[in-house]
Amino acid sequence: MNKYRTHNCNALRQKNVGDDVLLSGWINKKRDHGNLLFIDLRDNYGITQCIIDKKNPHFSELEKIQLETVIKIKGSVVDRSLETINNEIDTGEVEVSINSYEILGKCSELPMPVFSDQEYSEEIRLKYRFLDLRRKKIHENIILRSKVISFIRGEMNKMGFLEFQTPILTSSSPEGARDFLVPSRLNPGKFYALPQAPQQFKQLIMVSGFDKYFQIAPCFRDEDARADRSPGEFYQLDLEMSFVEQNDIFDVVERLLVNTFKKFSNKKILSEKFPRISYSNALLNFGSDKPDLRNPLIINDITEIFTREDVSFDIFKKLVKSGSKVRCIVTKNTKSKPRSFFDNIDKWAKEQGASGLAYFTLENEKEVSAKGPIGKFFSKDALKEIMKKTKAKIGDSIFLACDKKNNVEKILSLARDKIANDLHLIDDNTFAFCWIVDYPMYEKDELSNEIKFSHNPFSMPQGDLDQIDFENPLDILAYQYDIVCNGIELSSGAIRNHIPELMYKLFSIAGYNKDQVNEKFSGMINALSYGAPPHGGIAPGIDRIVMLLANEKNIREVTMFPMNQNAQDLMMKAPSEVSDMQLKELNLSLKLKK
RNA sequence: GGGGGUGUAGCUCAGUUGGUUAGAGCGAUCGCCUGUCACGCGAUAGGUCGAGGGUUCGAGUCCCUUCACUCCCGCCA
Repeated sequence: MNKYRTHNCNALRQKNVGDDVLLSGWINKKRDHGNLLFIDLRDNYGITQCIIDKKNPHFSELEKIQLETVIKIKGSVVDRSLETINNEIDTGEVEVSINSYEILGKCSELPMPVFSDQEYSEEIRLKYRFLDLRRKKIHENIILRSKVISFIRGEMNKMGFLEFQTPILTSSSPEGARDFLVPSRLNPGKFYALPQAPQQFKQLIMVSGFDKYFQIAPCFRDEDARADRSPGEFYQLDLEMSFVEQNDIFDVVERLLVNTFKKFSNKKILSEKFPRISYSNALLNFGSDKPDLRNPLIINDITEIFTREDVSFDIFKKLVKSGSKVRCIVTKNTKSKPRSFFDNIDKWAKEQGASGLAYFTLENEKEVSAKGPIGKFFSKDALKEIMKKTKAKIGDSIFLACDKKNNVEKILSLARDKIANDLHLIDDNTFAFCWIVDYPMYEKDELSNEIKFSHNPFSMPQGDLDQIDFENPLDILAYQYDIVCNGIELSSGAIRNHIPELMYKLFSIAGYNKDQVNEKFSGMINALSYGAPPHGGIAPGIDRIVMLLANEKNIREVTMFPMNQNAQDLMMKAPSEVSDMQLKELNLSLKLKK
């Protein structure tokens, strides 16, 4: 016992009745009856109702005290009569009759209410984050985050992983996201970069012989924000293992994620053995490499249909001739949906920048016919062929898009979500994990037409290393994999390329000569030539895991002190200008754009 | 860099077809109230309608510009 409290605000029960107690906390709410005053005292653990009446000399002072003031209460625990028991709070069977009190921390007029179910603008929440964090929901989210991280540490330790820290000030690397740069005072004109991930370090840890490493690692990327992407910084469970194949990594991560999600959520896990979907199939069937597998809708390619004589939909036929694809989504048993259902989706697609979504519904007039604006363009045989290809039945509707491969994937991926939401096809009470595997090593930049790494340049290409066809780099697949859950990319990893000669070769295809590789990736390429073990790893995003577990749609709801969309910390006023002296020491001068 | 949404009291919002003095709830201040738990009742204060420009007899409302926040595209090995 200390001078502030004998119990926290969630401790008192009926067995404490008669005890003299000290409680300290925030005034959550007051209910003033004039001659009788209720004070809900709140701390991290809960709420205790305290009561004082007019006979007490402190009554009129407490009546006037501001909400969210921190006070210490001295009093005795009393029983509540049966009708006044509050089952909503753990301490609801008792209350504390106040004898005296002391103000520990005064509170000015509040810019936002703390005890309220109202939503507030992010601007005010972030500016007064210390108040916002007192509120129940987000307070619990942050506690959940702490518990999840602690649990993951325990699981990793149990599996024999060692936790290491890696440098925060490191070197800028040419691949990947934009770096945050830190000027060096001792090395004029040179810059550190904050790590986008401890990628090279964790590989060096493997080369150093530590076998299994993990870290709850801060990662810094200077890219624009999204709802599920903090600007600036985020955390990964970074892990790496030596002498492993892809399946070894999969086993570890599936076990870890299933254990974590089972412990912290009651939602069901669709498949504890995560299904594996190749990158190319993901793009074909879901239009995206982060498919939401709770959504039963599948995309089918029916480009061939539009080369038939008995199909007269000329707009699509012309586009197909010039290389466009036609793909479609079948919705089951939607023939009695009103016209507005279909038109809304078409209208929505146009708002998304597509040329719209054509549609028709299969009916059984004279065997089969198509109803809808474009139904008349299809012969009976063509419809039968479509039904065969898409497994569509009479009564189903078909939404079609025709465009270049990339565009048709993009719009149908969005349409898949949109239509499933409209039809309420997504079970919100489920986590659907999957692996996306077999990523291509390279892709072609659409603008410059240059070959570049499509994912991680340190990934190991698949297949017999002697047989790799370097002449057709776009056909090379990598041991590169992502985990997706409910349409959110949770992590990305790879079996690494630990063979320097192969590394030079692969980099040369992406336009880096040997000297450039030596220069830009010196730490690692050098290390690989001194006996590197085969190794691989992955890095699940901590923030996104907690976001899913907390059932939040926005990553800031599980981040204690996030920045806003413009990468500003409204509370700390970061970023900020610095003094001329500081700039001078760093040999920097500013040339601001007007 | 581009597109959508939002911006009215400290907070959350309403504000009709352009028309008198811009409203409500919460919060604040003052008063009444001894069993509430979103206590109740009464009163008072609180507004550059994000900013600037325009149209109009008249603009919170219509038009243009701009700023802020947010969602999305680009970007994110």
